[in-house]
Order: sequence, then C-alpha cells, then structure tokens
Amino acid sequence: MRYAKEHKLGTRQRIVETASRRFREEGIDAVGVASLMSSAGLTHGGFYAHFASKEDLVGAACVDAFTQTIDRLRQIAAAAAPGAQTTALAETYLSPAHLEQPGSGCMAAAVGSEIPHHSPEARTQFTEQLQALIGLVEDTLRADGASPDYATGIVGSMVGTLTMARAVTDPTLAQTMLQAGLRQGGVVVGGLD
Amino acid sequence: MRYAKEHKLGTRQRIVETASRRFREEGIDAVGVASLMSSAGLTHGGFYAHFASKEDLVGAACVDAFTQTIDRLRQIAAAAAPGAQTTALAETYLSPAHLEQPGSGCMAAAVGSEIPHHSPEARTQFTEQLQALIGLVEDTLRADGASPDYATGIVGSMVGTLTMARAVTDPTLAQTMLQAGLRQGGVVVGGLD
DNA sequence: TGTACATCAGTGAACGCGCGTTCACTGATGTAC
DNA sequence: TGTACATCAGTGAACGCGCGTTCACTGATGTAC
Repeated sequence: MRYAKEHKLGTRQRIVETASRRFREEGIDAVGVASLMSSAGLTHGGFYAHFASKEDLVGAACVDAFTQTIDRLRQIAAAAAPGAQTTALAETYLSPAHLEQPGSGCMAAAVGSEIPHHSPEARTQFTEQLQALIGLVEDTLRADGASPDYATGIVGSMVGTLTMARAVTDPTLAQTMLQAGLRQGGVVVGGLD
Repeated sequence: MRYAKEHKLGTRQRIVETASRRFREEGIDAVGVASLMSSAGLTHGGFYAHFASKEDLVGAACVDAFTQTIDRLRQIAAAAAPGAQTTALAETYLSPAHLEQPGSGCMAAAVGSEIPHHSPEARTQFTEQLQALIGLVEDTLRADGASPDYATGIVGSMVGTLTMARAVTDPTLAQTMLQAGLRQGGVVVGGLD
C-alpha cells in the first residue's frame, strides 16, 4: 500500500455523503455524476474507481441517508419518557425543520416515488433501510407500552404526509398537513385527540 | 377555421392522456418529449403548438390524472353503504391492483417526491388536485358520520403507504404494508381494529 | 540521509446518446367562386 | 359540381447541452537501497 488504507475509503465516503445530501435535495435523476464529483472536490473521471455505476452509488447513498436518519430519531425517542417516545419521534419527523431541510432528512420522503425506477440492487438497499426505520418505530411503540403492529402504518403515514407537504405550493397548507399527520399517528398510539 | 374545432383539442387531449399515464408509470423525468409524442402517434416538433413547455404539460397531466382518480374513487365510495364509504375508498386505494398499475392510479403516489423539483405552475395544479382528493375523503367521512378532520391524515397515510409498497423489492412486504395502511385508516375512522 | 522507483488515486479529453426547444416546411383540410 | 386557394396541424432536421461511461495519463506518495 503506497497510500494509507483510509485515504481511498475516506474519499469514497465523501462522495457517498455528498450524493446522499444532493439526491435528497434535488432528486436522484437531477444530480449528474460530473456535478456530484465536483461538489465533492473531485473530477468526474475518478468516479468509477469507487463505484461500478451511478446505480451502485444510489444504493450506497440510501444506506448512508437512512443510517443518519435512524440514528438521529433513535436518540430523540430515547431522550423522551416511556409512553411519549413514539410521539417525540413523530413530532421530529413531521416538524417544519424536517419539511424545509430534505438534504439532511428522510430518504423515503425525499425520493420515495423515484425508487421504483431504479435498479433491483439499489431498491433492495432502500428496502432494508426502510425496514430498519420501521423496526425503530416498533421499538419505540414497545417502550411506550403500545403494539408494535402499528409501526408500518405510522411510517407510511409520516412518509406520505411529509412528501405531500413538500409537494404543495401553499406553506400554510403544508403546515396543516404536518399537524394532520401528527393527529393521525397520535390517534393510533394513544388516542390523544 | 379550416379544421373542425375539436380536432386540435382532441390531439392535445391525447397527448395529455399519454403523458398522464407514462409519467405515472415511468416518472416525469424519464419520459422525453420526443418519446411521448411518438407514443401519441405524432412527431416531436408539433409539441410546442399545444404546450408552452414540458412543464406546462406536467401541470395538465396532473389535472388529468387526479380527475380520473377522484371520479373513480367517488363512484366506489358512493356504491358503498353510509358508514362504509371511507373504508371502501381506502380498500380500493390500497388494493394490489392499484399497487401494480401506477399508470392508471394516483398521481400523488406515483410522482409525489418528484413534484417539489418542478415549476410553481405545475406544483400549483398538483396542489389544487390533491386538495380535491382530500375534499372527496372529507365527503365520504361525513357520509359515514365521522369527522372530516381526519381526511388529510388519511390521504397522507394512503399516499405514503402505496409509495413505500411500490418502492420495496419484496412483494410480501409490499402486501403487508397495504394491510397496515388499511388498519391505520380503519383505526381512525371507526376503531375497527 | 539521499535518490531512484513502483504504486495507484485522481485527471481530463473523448465516446455516443437523448434531452428540451426552434423553425422552415409540407400537405390535408374546408371554403369560395 | 369542379377547381383554385388560404389555413394551419403536423413534420423532421437542426441547435446546444449534459448525460453516464471509458481510458490513457499524471504526479504525489511511501518504500527500498
């Protein structure tokens, strides 16, 4: 090894993190390899020393983004009292901050409807990570003394609500949607309404 | 008028319907103007006699797709007994048939996460149609004797659930998600669980 | 310690291709005489 | 009724551009003597 082992892996990680952020902000199709490598401080030719294809990177970016999101939400939930963990998680997910900052937010809400048009490999990575997110909600529901069976429904509700709130042009309507999404989850978990 | 008035409008409508279907099946970015016009039995040069830009068509396709979906769901709901209308609507929305046929299904689930990257005009058309869909669910909730306040949450839940179910690679997982989405809506409306 | 060398991460020109858009035109149409 | 004509929906070549991918190369690196 002429170079330190960490060097190339570090560069690869930098590309993945840049892609993970830009894919969520701009959409996967809209971010070209050349533009992406430039964002990472490199030239486009080197891309294929790190990835077999752009699709290969899409899978890696899904893992990076979801890992980040799941870690963050797990910390939020753990900081809340048992009985209030799922609500704390949902309030973070359906917050105005998450609405406005897709680049550091949930991959499923940011690129969910693009995923069906990508490679089986990338979709499989996405699927595994989405299941991990559902698993986290199952954990918080158990900690809250509620049934983990609601986890998939709650994630579906959060992802759809955030996607819709970002799509609409009216900011007031977007906020109304986030509130409605919180009620939708709240009713299921504890009948808070 | 050398040609019958309906002739050009008919051609325009044919382009809109073709786009409406293909955008939902393949994604908006993946469908080029030339390929689209070819699908409609025309050559690409004529496109700009009907639309100012591709973005202009995106807006028209949103109106066409949502109108189709809302009409169909309204009929399904109207055919069900009062008290069971919202459930009938949700069962159709979260059916395996809808999962497998995005081209004739809900625009919000098919291209939801792409919409934020499109023109304000197209997003405004999308927003109006999404509100009309929520309005339909408000109507069925009222007919069922339930609160219309849940409509936005139910639509968010249905859109997110279908989007996720189409994204994942495991068909069994996809079906599980549809079931969980139905329970999520059912709990809110009538405590069926 | 100083120099020659092998390694390989990263460079940048080039590839064929499809994108959205423009525009001079063609030829089928319904009309006017 | 038959012919000449004006209209205009639709054609297809062309535009500049960015896409994903390939490849011969450069030059900084740590090593060996």
